[in-house]
Amino acid sequence: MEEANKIELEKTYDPKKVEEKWLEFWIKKGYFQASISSQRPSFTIVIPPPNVTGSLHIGHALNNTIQDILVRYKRMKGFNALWVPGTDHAGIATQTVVERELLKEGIKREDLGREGFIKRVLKWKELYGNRIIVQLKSLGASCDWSRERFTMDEGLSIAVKEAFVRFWREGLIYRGHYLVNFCPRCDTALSDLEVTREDTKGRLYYLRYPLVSTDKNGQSETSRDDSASLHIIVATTRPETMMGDTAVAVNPKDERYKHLIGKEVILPVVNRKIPVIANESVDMEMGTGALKITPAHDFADFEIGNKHALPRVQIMDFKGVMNENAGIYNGLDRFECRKQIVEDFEKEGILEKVEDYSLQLGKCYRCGTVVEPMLSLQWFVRTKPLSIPAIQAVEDGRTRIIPEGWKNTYFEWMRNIRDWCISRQIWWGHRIPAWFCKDCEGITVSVEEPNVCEHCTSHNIEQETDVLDTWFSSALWPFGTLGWPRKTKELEVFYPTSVLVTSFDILFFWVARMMMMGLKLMNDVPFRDVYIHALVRDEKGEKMSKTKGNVIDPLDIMDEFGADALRFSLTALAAQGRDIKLSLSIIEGYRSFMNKIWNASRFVFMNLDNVEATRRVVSTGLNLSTPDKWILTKLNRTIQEIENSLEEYEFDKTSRLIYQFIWGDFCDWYIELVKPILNGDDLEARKRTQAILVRVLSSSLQLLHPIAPFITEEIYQRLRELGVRMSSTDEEETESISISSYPNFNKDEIYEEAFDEIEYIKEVIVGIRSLRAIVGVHPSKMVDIILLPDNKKILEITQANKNFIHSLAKASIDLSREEKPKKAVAQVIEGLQIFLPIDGLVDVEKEVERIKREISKVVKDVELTNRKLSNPDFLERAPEDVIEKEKEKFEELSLKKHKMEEVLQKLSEIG
RNA sequence: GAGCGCGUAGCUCAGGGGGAGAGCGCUUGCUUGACGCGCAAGAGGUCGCAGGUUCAAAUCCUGCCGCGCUCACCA
Repeated sequence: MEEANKIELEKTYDPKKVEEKWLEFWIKKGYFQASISSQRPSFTIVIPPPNVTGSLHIGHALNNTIQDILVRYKRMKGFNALWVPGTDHAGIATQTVVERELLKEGIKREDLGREGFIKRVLKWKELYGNRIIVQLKSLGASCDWSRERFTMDEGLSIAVKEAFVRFWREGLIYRGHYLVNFCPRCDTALSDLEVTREDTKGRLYYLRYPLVSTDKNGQSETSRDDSASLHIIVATTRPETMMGDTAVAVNPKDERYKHLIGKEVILPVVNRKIPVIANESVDMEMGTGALKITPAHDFADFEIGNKHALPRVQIMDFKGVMNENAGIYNGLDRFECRKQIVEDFEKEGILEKVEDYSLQLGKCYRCGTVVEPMLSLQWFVRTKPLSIPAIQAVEDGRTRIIPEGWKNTYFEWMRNIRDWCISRQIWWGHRIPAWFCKDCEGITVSVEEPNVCEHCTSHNIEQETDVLDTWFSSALWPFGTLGWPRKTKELEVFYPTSVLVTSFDILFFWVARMMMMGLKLMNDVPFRDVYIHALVRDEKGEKMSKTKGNVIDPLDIMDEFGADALRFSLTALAAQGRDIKLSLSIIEGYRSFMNKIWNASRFVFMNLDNVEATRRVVSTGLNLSTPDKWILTKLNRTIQEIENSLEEYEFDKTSRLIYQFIWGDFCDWYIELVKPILNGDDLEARKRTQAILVRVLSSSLQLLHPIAPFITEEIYQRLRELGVRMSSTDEEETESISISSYPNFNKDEIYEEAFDEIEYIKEVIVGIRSLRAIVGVHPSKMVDIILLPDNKKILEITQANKNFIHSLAKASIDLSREEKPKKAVAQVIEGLQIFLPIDGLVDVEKEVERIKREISKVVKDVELTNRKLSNPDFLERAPEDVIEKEKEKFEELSLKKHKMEEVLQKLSEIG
């Protein structure tokens, strides 16, 4: 007896014992650091930077699992793989969080002043900003942590300034007085994208604006007459804005109002005369067909106001409080004002009626406050010229969007793009590099802080207090992180990046803007592919949210089930174009899979009695058995399919393939087939089998590694202890599975014949097991089975694999009979009848039922096939091979039907 | 209003013009020398509905129904 190996695996896999260890190992060894001097092709991903304030949620887990799969796969494939990690300063979000924190101490940010507040935020970031990075690491993310970046770090700050300055000089950035979305709670302007529309129940108020009646002398007087012809009724959802009305617009084609165009109405409350104007855009069907125009507080009205040169009257301040232009309502909050005004108007007879109305209300996407369109001086990016190359790049495929369906969404948005308001009235962020001159009012824009105004050389200059939209800096991420605007080796080697992995909800916010910025500033697309993955929802398909209490916290999951189980679950569900409904039971299921792999390995370890036998894991030169050939064929086919699926971003398919191979092929069949050999006396055969076991196990681990890095590393390291090395000859490359080379498809390991043979034997075994179950034989009891093959070939195959049938079906096989036994239950498969003789113990009636059911199924198929074959059109038009196949099918099924009927006949005789 | 996606086994989902698939759940049997987070054998489906194209439709086309999402200044 040879020396028993000393490495034994525990009975159950415990992720807690291994994950942290390998994490540290990988990072310490620097396996994930990319090289700028490598000759190998590069593969680059930049992480969608999570908010520094953030904590890992399930969406991050999915997003980063997918990126990690790609990076680990490419790294193993020999690419110079770089995954750049980092975080985003998340202006409004972070400021809000810190402000809330301060408020607990009774401090407002104004109390600290700008500098003091920024210091406070930085302190906060130091304390909590690293949290999500630690969490990403624990997920197993194989980022190059030595290159971690932050959107507010020095390099990226320079990038932001540089981009701003260039855009300004080219006229791509301008400053102007426009109507913008303003959040009174966050106290800042927002871009269009930062406003979400929500279905809200509101009311439609009908207001009566008296006409100014003009007498023959041309003098006007106010009419208080209630008769219909003397006023216009306008409908509005926002009566409190009426003080800002500067016109009433009607459609010029509208017969009801035609005669009033050019006349004036008197605006209640403020008693201002405003004109009735004609505008095509007014919908006659809508409301009363007369539209109050409030250019300073409504986007559509702003447009109309411009066309007709109407004055803009602002009636509230940036906090949403009514100002002096609101007359008696001065000082009231906008919603209180609405209440009050409705009450007052009702009394005064100005309010004609009120209707329930549902509308899409714009709300701040950060805090949910109703957004107020406000007239203010802001900075904008002129997006049209930037969008054109960004559209072209996707049109001509320089950047691919996967799944393709999102292309349309991208185009749709890009083609209708509007200028981007980039200034924010907050403190936390990149301060706009523009200085105003107090003497000449000129603007100096510069990367370096200027001493003088570039227009009049005055020293009396002051920097803009606004900061930039966080997405402005995020848009520079793919090249800013690689050193831009410096001309770095990194940019040369790693730009354009290979793929961006993200979810569709930031397609416009981020992806589109990176495209525009990358093409403008780098003169090339920021990434070759954009892979858009699903949203993770709860098991009912609802969005996870803290308020609903249906969140699945990835940290809890990793703690309970291990990072690998979580990663595998997300991967298995990551089908393109479909949301992920995640539940605990799914994760439990894949935890079982991890345990299965563990135990398959445990089995292998237990059956390696000699290190020599396992040192080399190559299979060439061995006198392979049929099952060996079968599993190698299956392995190679799986390798090929996995590779395809990964290249196509079909991650669900990848995980299914691995799952099926490891569990369905390797564990359920190969290991079982091979057990007698391992327990047998044939030393050569045993050694050979051990080699194949190790070979298939290690390849499986490698295939699985990108999805489940921890368990695969753990088992791999244990194999190493035994002296097993992965196929690479380079000792360094075998230190860790994460840098070993990914299995390659090898056509020399495809054995068609052996493969088909085992597939057939599997059917025989299942057939026998089925008979055993029917008769109710105890699993441990051996049965006698009679096989009647149709032809010599089947006879040979069954004969050659008799011992496998014997061990897997617990059956002694008799192949020498020439006729059917008298009393037996039977199974018919292609080319073979399987009999299990009985002593009348079986429930004949039940068995007759079963056979009948099966016959009727076959009959149905036979008829269907026959119908096809007797259809002249089919024979004429269907392709040759289809007809051929159909004929074979017909033969086979007819034969089966015939045999089954015979079986039935025999059974009836017993009965 | 425009656009997109999805309706396949009880549940979650693959598949995608020529013999309906997986996992979970369910039923039955198992202290099988890797694993009960397991093994084996089963039951379970007019592939949303109606038309059309085709020799052939779960699969392609059209319409409808249901669910979801995105975009849009409709008072």
